[in-house]
Amino acid sequence: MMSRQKTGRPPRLSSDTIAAAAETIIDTDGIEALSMRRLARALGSSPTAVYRHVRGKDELLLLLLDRAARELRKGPLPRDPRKRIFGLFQIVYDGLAMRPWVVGVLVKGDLIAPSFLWFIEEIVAAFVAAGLSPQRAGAAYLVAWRYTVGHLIVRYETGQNGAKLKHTPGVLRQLSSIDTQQFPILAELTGFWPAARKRDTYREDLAALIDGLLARG
Amino acid sequence: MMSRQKTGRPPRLSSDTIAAAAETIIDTDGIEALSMRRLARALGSSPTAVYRHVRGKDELLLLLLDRAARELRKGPLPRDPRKRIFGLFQIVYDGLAMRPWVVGVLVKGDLIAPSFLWFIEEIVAAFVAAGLSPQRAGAAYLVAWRYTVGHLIVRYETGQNGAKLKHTPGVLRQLSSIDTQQFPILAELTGFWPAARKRDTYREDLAALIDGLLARG
DNA sequence: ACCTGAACACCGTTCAAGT
DNA sequence: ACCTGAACACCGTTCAAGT
Repeated sequence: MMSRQKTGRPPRLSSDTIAAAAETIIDTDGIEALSMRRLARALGSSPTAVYRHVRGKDELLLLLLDRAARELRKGPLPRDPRKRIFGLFQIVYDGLAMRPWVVGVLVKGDLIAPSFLWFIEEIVAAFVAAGLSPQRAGAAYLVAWRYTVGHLIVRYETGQNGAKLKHTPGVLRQLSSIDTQQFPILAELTGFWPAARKRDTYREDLAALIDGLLARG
Repeated sequence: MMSRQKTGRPPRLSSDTIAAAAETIIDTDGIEALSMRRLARALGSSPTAVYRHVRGKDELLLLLLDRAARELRKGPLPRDPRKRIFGLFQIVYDGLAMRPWVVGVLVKGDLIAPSFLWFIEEIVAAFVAAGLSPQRAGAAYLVAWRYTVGHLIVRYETGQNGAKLKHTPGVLRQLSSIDTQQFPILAELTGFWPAARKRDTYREDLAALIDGLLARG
């Protein structure tokens, strides 16, 4: 048998180099700056060459999602179910807070990186260990996940990464510059909103949610 | 004094007709189909004419946000603080569930339609009436709002309106078609996830969250 | 005063052709 | 086998010119 000869042009691009280039674009200028054409420019190739390695922008994003999921590493976790739940969500929250654009991809099309499955399994198991039925535990996981998504998205969009709006019509105002005359309760909270935006209350608010979920049994 | 004469061409477009046309595009083909050029086509005008009435796409979206906010109408509400909180969030949830794209606009740039302020005031007041300090009440409102955002976004994106992904790389799978061999707890929940997606659990899950928040005091 | 046309600087994607 | 060029059907936005 003859040894297999390599034929044709040697590849210059690979899905790994493509994904890496995409990640530096995202890290530099945000997810909205990632385009197939700009990616190609960064790789020094034609836009169309990228399509040999990735079927489209969709697939590229999911590839990036999978790479992000692989970086979530499970450290040592508390044995106590309640504390374990917090620890698990904290891992995901911290991982996603670093790459908040992932949330947008993750949320589409009920897709799941298998790299995420151990997390769901562990969470649901911890809820069961805390006394919920499997069904209730699954439901509890979904609620907490939705809360996490909401927190990450609001945090991302109102943060410095958030898309700034250039034109705001006269009808709309910033929450900070509101006429609180007719709103007695909100008037007492001037200065509270900017402060609330600074502190990250994910963990303590998650505690309230989880305790509510465990209490309903 | 001479009576003011109208001068120049009579306007054919107005921000009202523009907003209305934009809304029918969104209702027909979704928010991602809304472009200045398509809007102009629908109005029978040149793309550039729209810019006489609206400073850009940003401003158009915020205009639509304000129009949506105006449609949220406060009906009669329970006097009991806890029930009142549920009622208020239900109004917002129902209103936004009909126009889920609003969430994306709302979440950007901590903007607030004054038409939304009565809602925030009422919510915070109800939390205070339920025994929280104004600060705690403000924080509680923020958590519940984030939960609502998460619920609406996940619901929108995984619903039939959700952007379908054409290409999925081999590494990724649908949650429904998972090898549950190595995940004993998840294996027990086959069939649970699709069912969970069908039922809208917003209200009952909000109850768990609110009770958790009230319990922490 | 209001609207148009042409132009600039972009998109994602396909397909025939080149090396 | 891999990559390029040209092309198609789009974007948001600006600015000089027309009615």
